[in-house]
Amino acid sequence: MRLRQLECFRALMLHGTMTRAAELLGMSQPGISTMIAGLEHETGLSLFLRRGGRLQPTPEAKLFYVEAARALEAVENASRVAAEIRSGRRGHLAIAAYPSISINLLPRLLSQFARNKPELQIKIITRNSATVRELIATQQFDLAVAELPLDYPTSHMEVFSYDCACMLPHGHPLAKLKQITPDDLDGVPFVTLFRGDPIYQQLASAFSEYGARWNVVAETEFFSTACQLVAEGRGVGIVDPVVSKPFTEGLAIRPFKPRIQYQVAILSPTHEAPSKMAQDFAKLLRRGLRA
Amino acid sequence: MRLRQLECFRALMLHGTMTRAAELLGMSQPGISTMIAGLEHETGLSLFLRRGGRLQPTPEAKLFYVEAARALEAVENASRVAAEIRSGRRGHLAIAAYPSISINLLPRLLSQFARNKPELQIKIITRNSATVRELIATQQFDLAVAELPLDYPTSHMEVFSYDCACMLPHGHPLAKLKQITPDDLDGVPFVTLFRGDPIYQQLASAFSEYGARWNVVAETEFFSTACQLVAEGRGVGIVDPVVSKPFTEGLAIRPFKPRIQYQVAILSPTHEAPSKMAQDFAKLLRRGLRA
DNA sequence: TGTCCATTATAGCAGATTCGTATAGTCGTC
DNA sequence: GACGACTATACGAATCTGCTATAATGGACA
Repeated sequence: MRLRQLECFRALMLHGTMTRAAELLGMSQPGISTMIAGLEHETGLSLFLRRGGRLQPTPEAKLFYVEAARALEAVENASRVAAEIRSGRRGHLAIAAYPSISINLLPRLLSQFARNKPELQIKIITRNSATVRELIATQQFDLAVAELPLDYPTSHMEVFSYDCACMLPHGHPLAKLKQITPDDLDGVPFVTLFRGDPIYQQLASAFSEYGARWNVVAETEFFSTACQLVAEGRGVGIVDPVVSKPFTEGLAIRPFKPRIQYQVAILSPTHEAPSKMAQDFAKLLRRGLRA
Repeated sequence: MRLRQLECFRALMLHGTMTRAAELLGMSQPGISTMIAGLEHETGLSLFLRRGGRLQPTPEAKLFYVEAARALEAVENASRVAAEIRSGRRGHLAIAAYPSISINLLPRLLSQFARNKPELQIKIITRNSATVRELIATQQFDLAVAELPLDYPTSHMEVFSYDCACMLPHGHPLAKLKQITPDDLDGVPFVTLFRGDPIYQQLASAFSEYGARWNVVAETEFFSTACQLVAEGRGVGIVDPVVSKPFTEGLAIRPFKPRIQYQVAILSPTHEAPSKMAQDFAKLLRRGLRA
């Protein structure tokens, strides 16, 4: 059964005469005639009665028409979907990310990205960075965003490094300084990430190097929580200047010395070629992490 | 987009290598290769990455595969439906009939007919004979069964005539006779069809011709009701010997003279060619009305 | 490193399919 | 009986299909 036969059959059923069907399909009447003859021969159905040089569809033709039309639509749909995929209007995007990114950065970027993409399916999974790393290894995600260091590095990894800054409640005396060092924070109540976090370790070294007393009054899991506590005056803290930016509204932000490095990476599956969709979104994500 | 391309694509997605896909499709590997190249060119999609002389489906290929497989299935389904139509396993049968036929004859015949026809759709509409005649004129039914005479005859009409017989309650004195005439029924309580019915008119003439008194004690719409009343001893009556046979269990049936004719017709739409399904069922129906 | 093996890609050719033009056949209408 | 509208058939050119032969690629392994 050939597609052209079905097309001719549909046009003929819809327009009654071969002459007219031929016009609409942009072909000659004998062309339609032979197509229909072929279809009748191959299906073994008498689709039209020839009465007085005219065609009359048989009941069998009407039954078959339903399926023929459905089949043609399915093929035409496949064709349309191909065009959608090619132009990037259709696809899916499965992203695994750790909470700060997932809550703050992704919704904004994705809603921007999804404009003009009516058939885009988005999936976001939020896990801590270690789990994100495992998920990307299972190849079930197109992209992942995790904090460094990872237990073992992935081959497709794009790293973004930030120098953390000191955050202070608005009107805090130290806000007058242009740059803040551990000496300035000697004994000052301090909000930090948990003990296991690289940030914690870097801070501990920094204070000990400067011989200053690090007065930790709170440990939190995320920067966002730390920001909240600082805003409420529990102490000062340290924060990355890009990803956590939305949480630092109304806080004073000052450069911190020595450098406390915070690293984030975009991860891609290794064994799988990235989809065009994923590549396009990765560009946007890169910009978002750079800004 | 050609069907063969989609078939090759599906086989390749399912079996990983062109060599294997070619085997399963019964064609050569270069054949698959050119088909896939054509599909990629026409859709504008890179469906496979050529890495190390091997193929790896791209994410786009996976997206497109869903639609391609769906389209192929729809076409294959159309093909299968054509075979079902041809072999008479698929079709529909819309029948309009008057009550006696619809209740008694049709269910038996249809259940027999529907065996081995998994995709047969049956529609029965039960109306009085006048309405049946109108329905068939609207061309919405494949077959109809109505009593004669009709207001105006249809061109496609097959008539079955029956000589009505006298029915008597079991053990009725007249049951000893081989044949019954109006003389035998002079003054005997009689159950008949309604005054408007041709049977009524024929009976009235018969009694008047024989100079016998016709003692009508009940008028009914259907033979079945009349049979019921006779069985309960309300009187004797008259019945057609074929269509109403199932209602005369336990009654004595004797030939009646003069002839009271009861006529039934199978009607077909005039402007529409009958479907093979309708023709096949008409054969069965003919046998049922003749027996 | 070189050979073997499995795979895909390309070229060239024969046959099938498609589709146009030309033309004949059929039927209803005027 | 001519005309008009339609369908069917014949035939040829262009295209498509799918084969064989062969090249190219890269991994495995000695």
